[in-house]
Amino acid sequence: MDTSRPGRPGAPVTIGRVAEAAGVSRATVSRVMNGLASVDPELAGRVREAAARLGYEPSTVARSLALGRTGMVAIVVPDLENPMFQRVLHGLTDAAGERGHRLLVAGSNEDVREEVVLAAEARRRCDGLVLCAPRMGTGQLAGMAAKLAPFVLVNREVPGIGAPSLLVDHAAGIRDIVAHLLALGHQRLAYLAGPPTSASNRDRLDALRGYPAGRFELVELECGATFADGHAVADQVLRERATAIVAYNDLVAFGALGRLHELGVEVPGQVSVVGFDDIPFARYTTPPLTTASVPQVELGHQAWHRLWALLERRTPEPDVRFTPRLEVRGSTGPAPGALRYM
Amino acid sequence: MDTSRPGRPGAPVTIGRVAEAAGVSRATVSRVMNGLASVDPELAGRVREAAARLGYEPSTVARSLALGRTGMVAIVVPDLENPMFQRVLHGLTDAAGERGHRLLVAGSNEDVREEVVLAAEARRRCDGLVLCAPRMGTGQLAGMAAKLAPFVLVNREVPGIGAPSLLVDHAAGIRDIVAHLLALGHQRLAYLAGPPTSASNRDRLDALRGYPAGRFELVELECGATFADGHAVADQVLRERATAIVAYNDLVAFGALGRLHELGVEVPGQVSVVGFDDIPFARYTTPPLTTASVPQVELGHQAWHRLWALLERRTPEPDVRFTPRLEVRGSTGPAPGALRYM
DNA sequence: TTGTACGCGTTATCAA
DNA sequence: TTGATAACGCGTACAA
Repeated sequence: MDTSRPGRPGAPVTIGRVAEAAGVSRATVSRVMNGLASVDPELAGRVREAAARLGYEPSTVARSLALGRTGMVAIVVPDLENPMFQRVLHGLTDAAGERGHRLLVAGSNEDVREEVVLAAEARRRCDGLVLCAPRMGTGQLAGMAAKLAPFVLVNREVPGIGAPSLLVDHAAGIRDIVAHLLALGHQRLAYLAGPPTSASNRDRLDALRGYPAGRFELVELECGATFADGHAVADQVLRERATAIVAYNDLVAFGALGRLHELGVEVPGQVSVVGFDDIPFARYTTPPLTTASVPQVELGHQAWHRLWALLERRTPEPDVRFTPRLEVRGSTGPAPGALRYM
Repeated sequence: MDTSRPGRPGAPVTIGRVAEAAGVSRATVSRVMNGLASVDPELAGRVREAAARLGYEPSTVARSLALGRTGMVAIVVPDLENPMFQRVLHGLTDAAGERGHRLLVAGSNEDVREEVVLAAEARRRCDGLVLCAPRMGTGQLAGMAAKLAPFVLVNREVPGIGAPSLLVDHAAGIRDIVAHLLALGHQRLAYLAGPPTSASNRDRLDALRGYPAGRFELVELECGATFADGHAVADQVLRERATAIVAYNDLVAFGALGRLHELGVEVPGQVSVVGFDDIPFARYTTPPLTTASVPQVELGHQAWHRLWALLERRTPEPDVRFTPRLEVRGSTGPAPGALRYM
């Protein structure tokens, strides 16, 4: 049988052509290229020379098929344009890249059905999955768990499905924010709610509602997760006469900030604004945004770490929960006409 | 020979198991799954039933090997955290997704060597490549062209290598910006230069230098492409007594804006600031940023369109060149103490 | 240490 | 229309 598979001059250079050129078997070429088994130095030299001369590069696809792994991981996010996810992505690519893994990225555009499809398909193309703030229901996620494994969850927790979670203690972040605002004398807080499908939105809302009655008045306003959403809802805040805005995330806070500026409302003179996440822009707005800082790049690093552990040892590591750090900047100040309590 | 490859219960569901279950050959299953050749309706039904019951999903890797294409394209960018690239990425994923293609993304962190490696490796994993503002030299790019093809260039032009370019007319953008500033009476402009390896930075710089002598004084300051770079260089601008800042991009402009605010310098009262790109944040800063608007999402769409044409017909389409649109917002105003000329 | 031969899961060719 | 069989390119027991 023809074991060397020579091929015509123009044909792609395969392992067979290298073997032929070096006068060895394909198995030997494979061994040399992967540096695994011991090979006679002289043969190895010939192989390397031939490979270099021919410009041979092993087919990743063929390797994937033979090895049963692709060297790729996928990340699925609801919104590709959210800087929060971009930083997580950045941390993830860097960490995975060090282990020779590449990244497949998919954005679901906040569409649950698309998310489900993307996650399943991405998983089949990759060795593992990072599901970033998945919007699908818990049941659906649990139902797909077997098909998706191994995978890790960011900003989402579903016990018992064998997927480690990378969490942010939203409640703690909200508590710090509220404490800060109460200390400044604010009595009436407007929460600009994120997407209803967002687990972190529920966390934050629950934390706000969980406060002992009478500490402050809470105005809940449906909003969203983008600039435009925050921009659109700012007028409502004014109508509600809230003196402070707690935004679902920094993007929403920026939108509100921009609208308030258009209306000539002073921040923080008349209204204070707080965001969540601390995306890079937050410190450069005018005024700089007070926000709960989430270690986004670190989240990406840890996501890879957890996924890697799963890929290697198949034994899930425990969840991690990051506590956001309140970054007090210029967008918060004393409530108008209020006594400061501390 | 065993043509059905039954496999044990726990084993992955392959085409062979479906064939076995449906009592047909693997070839028939393949035909049914791909809906290509005509198959007896009854057999097709049996196959579909078996596939559904077993939860069969064709291996993308095996298909890739057999088909010679992966259904993936890669995008390589210098800076994953630049919203400009994120929007291009967004446009690209959406457009490619409609054709059933997924995206591999790689960020070179502004490192040329890494960029070269990433591009080559990404290409071998995918059917095509989008090189976004590649930092590598023209010679190097031309040298790799054969290995990288098919690919398209964004924000970069290298004639004769068979790669279509998606360009932005930076010179036109700069001309509009300068005309705007001159009309406002500015005489001394500071250009905050981007990375030296950036082609678009050279374009912008050339356009500035190309102005007839005497129209204005140009102060060139080395800067970079990020917030931090712009933030750090703002003091220098003041020392140079420029009345207007032309930033390499919006990010740099934001950084400068932030620093000026910290210093109590009024924008645009004392200094005007102009960006480039018009990333989503630009309209929400305080003051909103005057900038040259680049259709980023459209750039991503067109990148896919060009790449797709290459993948299908192998005949490169002509380059496209987008003309930025000057968005005059609040960050520019009359030069201090100057007469307005129009 | 080296080579043979088979498996990875799919599609494509060609007879039947 | 269907099925056997050969690719696709590589890794790897197993034998030599």
